[in-house]
Amino acid sequence: MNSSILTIGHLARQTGTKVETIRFYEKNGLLPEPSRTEGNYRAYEPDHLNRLSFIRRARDLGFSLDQIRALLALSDNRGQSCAAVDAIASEHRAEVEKKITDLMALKAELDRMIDQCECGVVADCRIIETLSPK
Amino acid sequence: MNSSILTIGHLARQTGTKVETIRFYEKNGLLPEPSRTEGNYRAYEPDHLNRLSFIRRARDLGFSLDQIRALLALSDNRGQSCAAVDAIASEHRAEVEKKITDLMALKAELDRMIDQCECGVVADCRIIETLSPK
DNA sequence: CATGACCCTGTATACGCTACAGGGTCATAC
DNA sequence: GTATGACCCTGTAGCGTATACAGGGTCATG
Repeated sequence: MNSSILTIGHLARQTGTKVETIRFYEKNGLLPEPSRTEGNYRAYEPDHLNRLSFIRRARDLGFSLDQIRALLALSDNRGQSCAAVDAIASEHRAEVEKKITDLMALKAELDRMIDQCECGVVADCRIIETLSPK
Repeated sequence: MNSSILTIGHLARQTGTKVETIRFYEKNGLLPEPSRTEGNYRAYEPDHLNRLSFIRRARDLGFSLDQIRALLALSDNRGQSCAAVDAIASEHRAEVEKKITDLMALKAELDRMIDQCECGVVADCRIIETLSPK
């Protein structure tokens, strides 16, 4: 096999992605289908590697696959206004902020519940009591 | 039909749960199978309602179904030490704390990225640039 | 030519539901 | 008595983001 082609394993190692995940991205339209070798192996080009890196970075930042699809489409149209990119990123940031707020409220409730526990028997357990209907 | 029996719809309305979700809890061993009417309707007892309320409260607090199964088992053994309950709740709190920490780090990164955007064209977009491999 | 690393497709699993198809039951109105 | 509509039943498929595995083919190396 030509040693200069990029196999799926190469892409996986270079981006820290599982092979199955790369195939999953292809099936879901995030990564274009590469050409195939005679033995039916996927043969990637450097562009595929760049695109996959982009996807992984965006995933690390918590963007959804839908958002990433949109970001990729935008980054392919380099003359367009970047307002749409900003909108996606800001929308995502707002989601993250909401999650933080919600989780902090949740943690406060858990703190209250757990701090009451005097660790006797279950019958007297404040945690169970808090969960039980009055 | 006997007007005093609790149908699945009653449980649903009284706990703010969808009917399908109640059946899902039953299939997944959180809610015991109730007896049936002649017409094969589920006929619940007040205990079922209490148990479902417990489940919903715990879900609202973010406990997983596995954790809730364990909490229910513990609350059925009222003489046991409540340390196990405390362990589950503390484990969950630690997970929530970790999520908050992770999301705050994420938000900081998003802030940095978005603040750089000068909203020109995509070719100059700092957001796309941040995501792209160098 | 045998071994083992790698690749292929297709399907099942995880979480916690939600939705739907295709049917049965029940209370109420006429 | 029957028509309507609200409610119930089972079983299956779908969401998002992968991960795992079965059962097989390909490739480089000894």
